[in-house]
Amino acid sequence: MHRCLLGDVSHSRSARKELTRQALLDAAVRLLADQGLSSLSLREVTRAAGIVPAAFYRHFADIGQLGVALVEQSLGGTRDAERMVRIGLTGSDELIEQSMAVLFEEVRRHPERHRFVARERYGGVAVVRRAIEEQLRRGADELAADLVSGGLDAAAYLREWPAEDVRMATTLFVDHMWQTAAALLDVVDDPRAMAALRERATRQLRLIVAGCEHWRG
Amino acid sequence: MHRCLLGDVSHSRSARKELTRQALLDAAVRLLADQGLSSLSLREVTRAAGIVPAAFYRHFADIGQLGVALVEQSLGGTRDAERMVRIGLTGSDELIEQSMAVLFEEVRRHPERHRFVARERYGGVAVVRRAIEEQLRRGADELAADLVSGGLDAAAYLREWPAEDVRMATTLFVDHMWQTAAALLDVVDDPRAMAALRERATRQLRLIVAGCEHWRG
DNA sequence: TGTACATCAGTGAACGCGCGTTCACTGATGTAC
DNA sequence: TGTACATCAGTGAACGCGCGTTCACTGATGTAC
Repeated sequence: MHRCLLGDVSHSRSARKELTRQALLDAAVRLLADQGLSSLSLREVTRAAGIVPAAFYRHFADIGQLGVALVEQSLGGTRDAERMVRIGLTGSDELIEQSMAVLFEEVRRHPERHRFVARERYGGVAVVRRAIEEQLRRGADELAADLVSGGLDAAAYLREWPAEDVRMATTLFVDHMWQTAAALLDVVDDPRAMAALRERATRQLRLIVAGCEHWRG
Repeated sequence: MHRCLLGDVSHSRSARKELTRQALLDAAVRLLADQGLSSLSLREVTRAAGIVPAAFYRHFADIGQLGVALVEQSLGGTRDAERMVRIGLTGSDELIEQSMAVLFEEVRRHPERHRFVARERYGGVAVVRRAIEEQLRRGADELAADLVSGGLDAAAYLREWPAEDVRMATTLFVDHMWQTAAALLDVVDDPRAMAALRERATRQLRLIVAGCEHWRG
């Protein structure tokens, strides 16, 4: 008998395969709330997703490949949202406020995804670690491109900087954002602690921007 | 027959117990080079340490408690070294250079320990995560105390700052140091990449200090 | 100092359990004619 | 359109294995007298 996960038989075979794949990713991210990827078992994931262990191999070669797919889904979305919010900004305080707002909103919407990323950034699965670094690098690159080529007047001085210095600064900015996301996960259910973290993290970004404005080679 | 790990029978019972304990910690840190604490098995550790699985319980209640001991050994040492090197410094460039030098030296001497800490900072074992945060908080507190009360002339202006702002800045500084340590682990066997990372991380610290010097509430 | 007893780090066997992977299979969906 | 065959997502049973924990034990070290 064919088992249909959503009780809907109107999908094509490939569409139903995609549903199962997403069910595996959703089950995994839920289970990863309280454990690392390298201690997540294939059987656990398939059990939570409602399929038989052997069926896992129709979707991923192993748990590591599932992790890579999870990284792309998790960081890709936030990276895009950060990029969107930068369109049309002109002041650096605006940049800081809006970037922080997007970060907090994304973490609020998908705390499990960000917990997973924070954990695996230096975690035990090399292929996942590399996928995360790649996404962070792209985030810093996009920020650099938007600041240098975009319409953010307050960052016009960056156009005079050597490319390496721009990367140095945007990497510090982006790293700090992710550090904040990671710290945020420990306080998501304490509004006062969240507000304090946001205030401090915002001031730290301002400190970084102030450093940029007074930077001498 | 009594099994003596180091072939030396001249120690007291408690001294030999301590040797076995350290052998467990050393074995664990070695095995943790390529896996997270939550997937490290008790049997694996005791096998590597040369004792029988059941003997583990003479030293730790479970793998989590071993992890906490490892955190204290790993971060305690580096924290002390950072504190020592700050004695007698007067300039902020000196502070940055010396702190970075200590960090790189500590990571060079004990890469496995720092890999473990980077991994478990947001890892799956809550009790270990808490032990790490405690050590980092102490690091930021000590830096704040040394800057405000110590003889570092270039940081004299910090005495005028509200305590919360000082913590904001020292936390950013210390977090960036540990972020650098974590990034360093991926390039320890590539001298060119290490030099590039050190150069960039140093400039990032200078950016942070420049931000402090021009900070307006 | 010598003796009798207590302590306790480490032993070795046993247990039940969940794991990853393999395999031949089923039967609904897809396709060629 | 109908029919015959191919595809392939998911099944269910089986395998050997390493795991954490328990237990009664051994015998060297420590201690009280």
